[in-house]
Amino acid sequence: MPNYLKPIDTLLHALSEPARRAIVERLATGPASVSSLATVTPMSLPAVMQHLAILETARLIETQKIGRVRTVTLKPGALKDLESWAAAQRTQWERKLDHLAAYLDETEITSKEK
Amino acid sequence: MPNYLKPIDTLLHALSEPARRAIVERLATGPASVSSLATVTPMSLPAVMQHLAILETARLIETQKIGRVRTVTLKPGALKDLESWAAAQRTQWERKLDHLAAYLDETEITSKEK
DNA sequence: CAGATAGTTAGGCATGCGCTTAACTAATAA
DNA sequence: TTATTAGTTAAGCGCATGCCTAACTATCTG
Repeated sequence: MPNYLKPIDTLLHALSEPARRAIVERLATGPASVSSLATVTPMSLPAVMQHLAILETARLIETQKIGRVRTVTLKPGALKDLESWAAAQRTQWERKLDHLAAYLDETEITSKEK
Repeated sequence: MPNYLKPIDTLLHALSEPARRAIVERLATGPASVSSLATVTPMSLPAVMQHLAILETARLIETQKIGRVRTVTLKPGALKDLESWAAAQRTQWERKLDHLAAYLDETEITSKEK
């Protein structure tokens, strides 16, 4: 897990933690303060802050401090990036499958290994 | 990271590791043997096997052993699940944003907190 | 058969990660 | 001003994770 270079690395790392995913799912229903997020999960407030820092570097959230309360907001762009990555892998695979099927249709050979 | 209950947990955990993501991206181009996957990454073969075990429990891959070579295949269904989860969070958020915009249009108030 | 090839299992090491408590700052309320 | 509320920073603990080497099994090849 060291030195994350690409955005998709930080993104997936951020979302791999159940606690952080819970925060994201909560934020999908609307913005929230740091302490209100802490009451949702059975975690101390500093733990929540550490998760927020990771979510922020992954560009999944944005925070803004007004007075003494920091409001956390979801940024849907990162989720879109995740969808794009998954779709890219999947479509590439499915295109491959189509070609393979066409090839097998042509040749009628079922046990063909390179 | 303990006791993963839901599929999305195992899925995101599996994909959070750069090495495993590299394997998935390689498999998107077509099936591969275990040892051929090991030559792609600067890793020992046992390490690759451990990653494959995790990818398999996350239903991201399928393996089949013929003779002494085990062929690893990508299963696009899990990727589809990932897309669905991300899309669900994103659309929920965007729907919320639309409502908020409509509300602000109506009331012309910009600093309104619950 | 002997040797090479492909994979598997076991054990152990080092580092990273999530979490906690404690101490501190800054803003609001009484 | 004092007390409370909201957040921040620092330090440290324990466990999980990723990786390795070594030893072993099973399949092919000459």
